[in-house]
Order: sequence, then structure tokens, then C-alpha cells
Amino acid sequence: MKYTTPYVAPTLTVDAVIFQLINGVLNVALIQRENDPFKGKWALPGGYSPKGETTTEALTRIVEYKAGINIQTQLSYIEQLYTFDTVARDPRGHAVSVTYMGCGREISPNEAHSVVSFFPVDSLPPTAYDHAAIIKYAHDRLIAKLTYTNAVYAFLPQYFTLAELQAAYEAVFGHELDKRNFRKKFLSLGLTVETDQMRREGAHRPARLHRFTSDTLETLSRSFE
Amino acid sequence: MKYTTPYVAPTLTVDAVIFQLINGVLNVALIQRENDPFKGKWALPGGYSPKGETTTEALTRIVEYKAGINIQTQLSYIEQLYTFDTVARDPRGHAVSVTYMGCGREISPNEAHSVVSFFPVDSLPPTAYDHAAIIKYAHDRLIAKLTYTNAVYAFLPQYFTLAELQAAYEAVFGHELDKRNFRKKFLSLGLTVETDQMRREGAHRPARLHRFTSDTLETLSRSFE
DNA sequence: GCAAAAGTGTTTGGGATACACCCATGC
DNA sequence: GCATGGGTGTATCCCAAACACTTTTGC
Repeated sequence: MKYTTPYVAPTLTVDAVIFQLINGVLNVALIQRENDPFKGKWALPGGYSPKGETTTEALTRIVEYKAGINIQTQLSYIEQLYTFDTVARDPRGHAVSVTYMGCGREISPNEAHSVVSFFPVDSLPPTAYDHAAIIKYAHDRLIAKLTYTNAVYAFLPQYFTLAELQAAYEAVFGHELDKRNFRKKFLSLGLTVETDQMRREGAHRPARLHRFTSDTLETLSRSFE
Repeated sequence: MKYTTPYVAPTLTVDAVIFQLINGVLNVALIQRENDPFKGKWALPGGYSPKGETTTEALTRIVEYKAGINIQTQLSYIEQLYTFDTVARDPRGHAVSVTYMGCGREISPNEAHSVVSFFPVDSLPPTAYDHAAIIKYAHDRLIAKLTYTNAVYAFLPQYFTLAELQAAYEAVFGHELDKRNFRKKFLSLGLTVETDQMRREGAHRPARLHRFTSDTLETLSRSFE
């Protein structure tokens, strides 16, 4: 079939699924829509990706503007997720969305042009478009990433306790892990080293602090879970 | 930053990396470009993805037209791969490409509007655009898919010998596997059953034929390699 | 001394790996 | 009978899983 009409591209958009842990619970950043369609519902931060800009550049600009989150400085990890392309996903017309997943810690949005809030992935408010499905997809991918890479580092501070490390895994996986087996296995991977610092807090034995030896993504020699 | 000019979308394209085994070697389908840019070079089958059509629909139409391959009927497996979006990847202007990876067996292209040929992934001809990088990305993903899913089925006929099965893995992985360990492990996964048919060919013991119990993608209980 | 979290070892079972010979057939 | 690929078993090692008590601190 040859085109008999001039080529018209669909609208290209970008959307970000931004995760962080809050009080040991996996949360995702959403903004509240101020206009139709889906006025009042919560949506992933995102917007139009124009000609002449990569989707990453557009995403960085848009997420900073709408959500007050700087993808380069406030996220420790970001990757492209999937491109959602069904014709009906935007009631205004065909919009293809290139989605990204990012992780960080202590993300505090700056001044932004939308109402921004983090919600636990297990109790999302009513969401716009197909964004609930996108969040589900991102969560599944995140679980996979934590099982075969060192991506947990994105959720943790430079110095952390093994209890914090385990809690990060448990928050993402959604189930508990055995403390002894977890420590034995994780330490044997050789991704972290003990420091000589301890953290004292509360009426109990102080915890030794550890740090990662690499802050870039690496594939584990033996996968998790 | 607010837009001061009307939104213009980049061109949206689709490209397919289509794999099959030929004489025990992993091959990829390429078409020869008849026009500039990259006239004479080999490229992935692909083209413009217009408004109102999903990228899968566009891909199906374009690959049938240009390469004579029907994605629905001639491929046993297809999945979205990645979206390549750098501004300079097409010299004619910014084109964002949603790429797919597909696998099949005995793919014989129908009448097509381009010269189509399969090339071993390890000895590609000069390729257009960033297509060599896309093929590399697809091959890496394919290796991963074979290690943690039953995706090999896409390369094999309904009834196959264990030697053929092992050869398919070896062609994708690019290295040899131990015959006894391979059989022990694969059979223990329970994805296949013996049939009571044998295949006699050549001056040697006949081989028992097996078949898969499922022809949809499943995650393995224990991953490969 | 007691509450609270940190830290630590052993046993067991299953799967990964390494490795070499016999079997059924066609000619 | 011989060449060719099909088919099979065992020993070892490492890792995953299951499981409970001692240590250090603040109050």
C-alpha cells in the first residue's frame, strides 16, 4: 500500500515513572492534572517531545518544569522503559509515548508548575490515560533490574546499613527476605565494602555502615531472589 | 520553558530486526537501499509510522511491502525492542525509530519492493543509519530472552530433535554447550515432551522427535547458561 | 534489667559442571 | 565393519534455603 496522502506523524510524548523509597515504601511521583482530559486525576510527569530534541532531553526539560525534579542531578538511575502507541490512549488524538523509569532518594521537588506528590505504588490515586498500566510495567521492570543488577544503589545514600539495603530490596520486591541469607549472599557478591563508621540511633546496638564500590550499573554474577 | 512556536513532532519510523537460523547460523533480514541516503547499503526493513496506526500495524504493513515478510504469519515471536531517538541518526532530519525484534523459521520472502537478503549476524554487509547498533542491541536481547524464557521455540519446527534444539541455542549464544548437561537441564524444565516419532536420516542412529507443550512465551523456573 | 535492633553459622538438598563411552543405523 | 551422529550416568562443588540465639546499646 502506497501513501496517497502526505505523511503525518503522530504526536510524540514522553513520560517518566520516578521511584523513591519513603519510610520503607516504594513511591512514585505523580502530578495532578489541571485541565481536561482527565482534569483532577493524577498523571505521570510528561509532555510533548518535539522535533530536534531527543526524548531524554525533552523529558529532562518537562519533568523539571512540571514536577520540579531534575533528572540529571536528583535521580541516580534512569532508563528507557517502553513505547506505548495505541491510537486511543489519548482522547485528544493519537499520541505515542516514550516512557522512562528513574530512581532516586530524598527527592524533594523544587518549585513546579503542577501539584506534585509521591504515592505508594500499592495505593495509587485515580490516574489518567494508561498511566496505571505504565507504572505496573515500570515496577515489574524495576523488580527485574534489582534481581540481576546492582541497581539498588539508586535508592540508597552513600553510606548505608545492611538493614537499609535489605529493606530497599523488600520494598521493591514486596516480600520479606531472610536476614542471614541476604547478608551472606549480598556480601559474597563483592559489590560493597565495610567502612569503619558506625551509626548509633536508638536503644540498640549500633550498625556498621557500608558503601558501594561502583556507582554505575553492573550485572550481578549470580542473580537475586 | 514554554513553547513559543507551535509543536512539531519528529518523524516516527519503525524498523524490524528479523532473525532466523540458516544452516545453523543466526541470520538477520536486510533490504538494499535503492535511494539516498545510504544508497546501495543494506538496512533493516522499516519505514514511516503515521498518525492513526500503531507502530505494530505500520511495521506489519511496511515489512510485508518492502521485504515480502508477513509478521503475523511468518514470525513465531515478536517484541518491541527500544526506541532510538538521536537527532542525527537520519541525515534527512530528526526521525525517532521504534524498533522490534522478531524470530521465525524457514522465512521465504514473498514478492517484495526491495532486494531482500538474510546475512549472518557475525558478517554483516555495510549497513545504513545506526542499524548495525540496532542489530547488536537485538542480538543481545535475544541472548537474554533465550536464557530466561522458552523463546527458542520460535526458531524450531513443531517436531524437532534435541540436537536441533541445542544447535539453536549454540547459534544464538555463539558458543558450544555440553550435550549431556544441556539435555539433562532442558528436559528437567518440563517445557517439552517426547513424541513417539523418530527421524531417520543418514548413516546413524535415528533421533527421537520432541515438541513444546506451550507455544507462548513463558519465563523459565531456572535460567540458562 | 529490659527492650530493640544488629549481628552471626550450620545443615541440607538440588542444581551446575566436568567428563567418556555405548547404540543404532546406512553403506 | 566402519563411519556417523544419537543417546546416556556419575562424582564433585557450590549455592539456596531453612532456621535461633547472642551482642550492644539507651533508658
